[in-house]
Amino acid sequence: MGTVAKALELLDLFSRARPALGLSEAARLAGLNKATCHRLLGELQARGFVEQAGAAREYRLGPAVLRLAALREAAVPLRAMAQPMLERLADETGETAHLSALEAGRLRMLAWAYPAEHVTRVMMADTDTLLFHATSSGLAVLAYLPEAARAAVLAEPLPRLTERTESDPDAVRARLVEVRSQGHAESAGSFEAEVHSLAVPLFDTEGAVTGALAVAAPVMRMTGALRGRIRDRLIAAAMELNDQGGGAVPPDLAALWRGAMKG
Amino acid sequence: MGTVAKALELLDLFSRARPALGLSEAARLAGLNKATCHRLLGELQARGFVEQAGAAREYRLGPAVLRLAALREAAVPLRAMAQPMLERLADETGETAHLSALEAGRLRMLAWAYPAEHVTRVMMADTDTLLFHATSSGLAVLAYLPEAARAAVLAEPLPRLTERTESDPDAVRARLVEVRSQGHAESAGSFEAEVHSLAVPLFDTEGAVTGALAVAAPVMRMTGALRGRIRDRLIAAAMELNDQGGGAVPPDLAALWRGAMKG
DNA sequence: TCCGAGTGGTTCAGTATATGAACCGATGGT
DNA sequence: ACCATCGGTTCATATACTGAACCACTCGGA
Repeated sequence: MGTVAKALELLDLFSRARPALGLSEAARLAGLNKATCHRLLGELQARGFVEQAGAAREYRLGPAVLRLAALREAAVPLRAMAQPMLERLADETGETAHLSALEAGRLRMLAWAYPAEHVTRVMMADTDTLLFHATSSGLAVLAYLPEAARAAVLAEPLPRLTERTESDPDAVRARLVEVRSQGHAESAGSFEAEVHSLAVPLFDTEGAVTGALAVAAPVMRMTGALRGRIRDRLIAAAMELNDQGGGAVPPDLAALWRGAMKG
Repeated sequence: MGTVAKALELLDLFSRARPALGLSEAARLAGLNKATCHRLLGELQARGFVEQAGAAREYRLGPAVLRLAALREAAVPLRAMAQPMLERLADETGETAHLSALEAGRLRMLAWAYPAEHVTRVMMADTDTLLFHATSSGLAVLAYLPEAARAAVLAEPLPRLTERTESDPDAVRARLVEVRSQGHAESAGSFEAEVHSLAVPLFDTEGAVTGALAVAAPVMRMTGALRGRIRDRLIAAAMELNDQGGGAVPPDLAALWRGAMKG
């Protein structure tokens, strides 16, 4: 593995649950020698990507990431556009709405909004990476990925997270055909046992999938009526988002969506 | 220089003015061999720090920086706290307010807010790095930096940006004594000829300077009354920000500020 | 139509650069 | 007093990085 990849992997160790970590801890988690880890962290620190805080000299993410994120938002304002839309989706459906983006072959949580309505709701803050085969967002993305990328994903082992998780690649492929014919993806209890969710894919200007928009509800609340409302709102939001953000929806999917909105 | 440093430097090539760049262009700007640059960008891409967009295969910042920025904000909510405060400052003073943070030995723009009031105002969007000797924010930070770091900054050449820029290290040191005795820094026309600004330093939980809060006005609008109002609002905002964010203001400075607020 | 000057991207020998075991001194618990 | 941590450093070893030269392609003249 390249040195740069190791350094960047170090940045991936941080999470909401673990906002700061010590040198030895980082080395252990990343599987690096302590000296190597120290040098890498040093280089990251020199550029402001991490900083050392407190008496324990723990490392945490630095201000450089904020600056870069602001630049990314200036170049590709997906997040800024999506946040109000997520709030609206959460409001209209009464369930948790979230946005994920394809990042280095993984599907990762980018933003989310909770409904005011219910006391119980699906929480998103602790979810980092969404598995392709076990989530509606993952299926939505996977269905519209180029075959090569799809094959790469399905070549990996597909862990069974719950007893309802589909772990056979061919069965997943069958689900993808379904997704493409419906224009949206659905998954019930395959990621978390009590969660039922619907998702639609998002595209960039070249028509490549970039992520997914989804709404997740507790299984026990997911009635037929709610399913329909979520699907409609989701498609409307995705059309708007793809439109505003210059996303090029594949013609057949666009046709499906238009049909769904009329019916 | 380490490989990682080179890769991170590559990320610094992006700016609002240059949101995307080609391979050759990046190599040229970073002073790297094209092959090396390609490999580094490849590693950054594999982790989602950059992505290739469009038919021209230009590179731009990727979604990974958004995720990391969200984590940084969760750990150190400086920006979230500061933004509303900046808006208020801009509103109360009628001038541009901005926040900068110390990052790898440089002082960089993090956030800003414009006043609704005036048609002419100081623009911040294109300013990236603030020079220590030529800006009020820089002086405010420099005054409270540990001597070693301060010496390092003053050992570098101090470019004269305007005819009012102080480029003699000793003269700058004299200004810093002034800053420390006043509790805020001021600079008129030393960064941009038509800009007059005031700034106060911000601190972390260990009492180390982390950045500055500043208000900048066109020189021709900066009357004595406005100066006084800006200074008061700035100090009030800094006290609040340091307080909320757990920043430990050095005792003598805290005393100065309290005195200024009473008088 | 051909040419030259740009692209983005790849190869591979040579060497600069990263690596990791062993080592500090400090701290904290038993 | 001991042991097990911690963050950080050293230096001989060898691995992973470098860069000149090379593709194939596109574009705008001449």
